[in-house]
Amino acid sequence: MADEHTNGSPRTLKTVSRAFDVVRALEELDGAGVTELADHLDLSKSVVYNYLSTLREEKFVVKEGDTYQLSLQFLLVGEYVRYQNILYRIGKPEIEELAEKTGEYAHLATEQHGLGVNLYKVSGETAVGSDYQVNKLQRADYLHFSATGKAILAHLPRERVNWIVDQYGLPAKTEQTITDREELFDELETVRERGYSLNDEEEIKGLQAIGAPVTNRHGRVLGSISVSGPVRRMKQPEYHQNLIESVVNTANVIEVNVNMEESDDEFPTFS
Amino acid sequence: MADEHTNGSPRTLKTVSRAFDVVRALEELDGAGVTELADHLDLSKSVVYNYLSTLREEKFVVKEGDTYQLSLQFLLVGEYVRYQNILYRIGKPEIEELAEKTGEYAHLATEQHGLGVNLYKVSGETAVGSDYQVNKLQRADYLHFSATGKAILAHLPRERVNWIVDQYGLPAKTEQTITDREELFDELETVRERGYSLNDEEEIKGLQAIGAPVTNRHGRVLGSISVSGPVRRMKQPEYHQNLIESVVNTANVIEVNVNMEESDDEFPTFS
DNA sequence: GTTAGAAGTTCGTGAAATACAAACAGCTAT
DNA sequence: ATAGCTGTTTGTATTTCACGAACTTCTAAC
Repeated sequence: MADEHTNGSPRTLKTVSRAFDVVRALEELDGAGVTELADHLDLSKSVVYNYLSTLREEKFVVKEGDTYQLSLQFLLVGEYVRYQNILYRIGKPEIEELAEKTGEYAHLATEQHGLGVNLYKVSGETAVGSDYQVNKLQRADYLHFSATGKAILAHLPRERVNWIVDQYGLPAKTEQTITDREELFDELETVRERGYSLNDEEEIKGLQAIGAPVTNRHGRVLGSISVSGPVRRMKQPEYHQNLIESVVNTANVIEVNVNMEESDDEFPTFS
Repeated sequence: MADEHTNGSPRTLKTVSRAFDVVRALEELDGAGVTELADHLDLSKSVVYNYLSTLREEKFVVKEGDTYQLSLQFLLVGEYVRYQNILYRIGKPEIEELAEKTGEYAHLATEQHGLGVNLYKVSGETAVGSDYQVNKLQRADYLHFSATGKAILAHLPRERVNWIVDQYGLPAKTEQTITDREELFDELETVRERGYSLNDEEEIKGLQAIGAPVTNRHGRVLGSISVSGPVRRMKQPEYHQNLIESVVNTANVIEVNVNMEESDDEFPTFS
């Protein structure tokens, strides 16, 4: 009855969306043939074949025998994107120093589309679990149960946090995970007041992390850093206090350097 | 006169190609606004707007104020693709060990679309140029002037090498770069015979590298590794010989492990 | 050695999605 | 206050895509 096909704004290109459906399907299936993809996506074989051929021409897909796979083109573009990120460029060496100094895992993260993305992570000498944490495949993850995530959330506008919670909810990873919206807002208030965030076994049992935000001159949060380790070590009062200082200090150093670079951009030097 | 619009096979989807034109433009321009992109791509503003909106909905583009940028989604997918690569999974720790043992830069590379892609690189203690080589942004690069590239080319079918040279030519980076097809084939023959490749200031003046291929059980080359350092150190006979041994040995270790994993796949274990 | 079946690929054609241009809205700077 | 930039919206013509059947190639079983 009602006018359905009014093609609301912004108009979205179905052909492009379907191309990315193919990309996501190739990721889910770890590569696939034409027929398998056609079944998975409820499209005809010939259509899938055309999408794959196009993606291949664009070098984002490779064909090995009769299976199609995503190509390393994604990595090349992805590393370009990461390199464009000033927080990564400035933060990477500082995070490495932080990991060396503390001996624990150190992380550098930012927010995108309401989820946390790790820009960089490095393992210190005494870090637990060998290289497991560093080598495992990274995905965008919820912000509410990590130290980096909470440091970011604490400095986003309240309405944005509400939007994120509406969008993704507050799923629990352990019994400690904050799953209540009001409780989360209280926690974020605490984070703002004391200047650092804590993840006390809220993501992984036995693992604690300390995080701090990096904001730019205008108060916008660019991302955050954290250090993580086993609870028994992290809870020792003196050790704990030292870590907090190291993390907050490193975040400040990054902040200062980022803001120096960014103000350069506002008064560009002419060549 | 002649039938132009016969839409040859495979049919390629123009809408998808244009979406990736937008992606490439965003990369070239380091982010841009609608009008700027429309000019750059010779499309109308409304069309570009629709592409950007779609890419944004798919989370591959983010909008900051009025500038659109590629998102870290590319990095997430890219790291997935890299992780899928068995050479990366097996080779990474071995390459780290190689860098530590030799003190030089160590690289892990593979081929895609006729170009070399670095899967991983790590700096040893005595490596020159601080972290410049490790931190600089990586692109797909020609195969004919790097140690990793020559190790790969040496083990590709001759017709494929010819196709690659037809496609990309043999551009020179230094006076030492091989720019003649026959000379290249002679060099590749030498590489095959002695089991390792050399890059003797063919890419960067003052830099030498030693490479070795990693092939699977069926003789197909999966990629290659290399170690690089300043000529004055690399040319010392004993040091040189030791490096060759280390590189070839590491390549063999990776090869064995890769082939063990791959043969597991052929006789899958049922759960 | 032949054949059934399942894979990838090609192609003609109707249906649907996109490209265009012009109008609109929002902002900045003069 | 307004001219001239942005980004955004919308109606419409037309290009392009989706479908399904036919074709090809390969494998495996009889």
